[in-house]
Amino acid sequence: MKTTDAVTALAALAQETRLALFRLLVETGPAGLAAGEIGAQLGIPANTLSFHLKTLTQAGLLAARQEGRFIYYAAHYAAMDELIAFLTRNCCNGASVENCLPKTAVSSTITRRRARLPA
Amino acid sequence: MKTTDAVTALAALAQETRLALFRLLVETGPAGLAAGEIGAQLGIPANTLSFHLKTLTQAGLLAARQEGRFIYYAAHYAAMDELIAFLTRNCCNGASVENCLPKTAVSSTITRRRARLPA
DNA sequence: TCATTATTTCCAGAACTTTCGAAATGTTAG
DNA sequence: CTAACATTTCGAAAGTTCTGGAAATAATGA
Repeated sequence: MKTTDAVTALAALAQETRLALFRLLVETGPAGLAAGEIGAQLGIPANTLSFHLKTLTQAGLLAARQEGRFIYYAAHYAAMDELIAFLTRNCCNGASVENCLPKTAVSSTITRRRARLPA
Repeated sequence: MKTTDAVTALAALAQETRLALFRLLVETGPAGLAAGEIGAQLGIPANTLSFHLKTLTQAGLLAARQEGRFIYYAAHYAAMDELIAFLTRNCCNGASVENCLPKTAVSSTITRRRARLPA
């Protein structure tokens, strides 16, 4: 992942509506939701929603697929994965990684592997 | 972590200079670097650097400590951890978390637990 | 105290982002 | 074909962010 891709992805997530949107789709899973359903769940006007969906899709964080009249959007998990890897790469210079960086991508769902952090 | 905190943290990271800054400090470890050293390594004018350090610090991603005339900045690992947890929370509705979400926070440094992703 | 170095604050202009109304496009059913 | 629905594009106004010059603050050593 290049720096500019990471900046684009982070910028896409750095907006309240889009973050809510993305997290909804992360929870929903690979099947995704139709644009209209998303708008209904989050109470966003269609044109505004479309703008935000486009932003997230162009950033590589969502995948869109058409099904009849509906367009389903789903989280692109691999992209989220890469972004997290990018942020945490070479943590603490590779030294003592075991107690430096979080086993965290999943720390909220898998609690048994909770992290020990410096600072 | 509240949504607005996550948005603030993501916005802080969504800028090329600040992302480079943050990643440098993530690599450096808990000892951190003096502002001037950071500026020298990345080639950023002092006032601009100060602006970006403030943004990251206010977002909770950096911790500052004074030592003589120098101010050392270090990554706040716990905050990064929380942010990642926030993004990935309830992935795929809790179902089959094991093959859904990445064990990725550390995927670049700890390769043995590589993820199996949907999509 | 004074000079020096380290860092931050203030300011203003340029560039970018978000929002929403209105219009356009695309898909299906009758 | 036409109506109805789903979604996107366009355009303009309001707000926010980034940058760098100049000045301010802060700590140290001579």
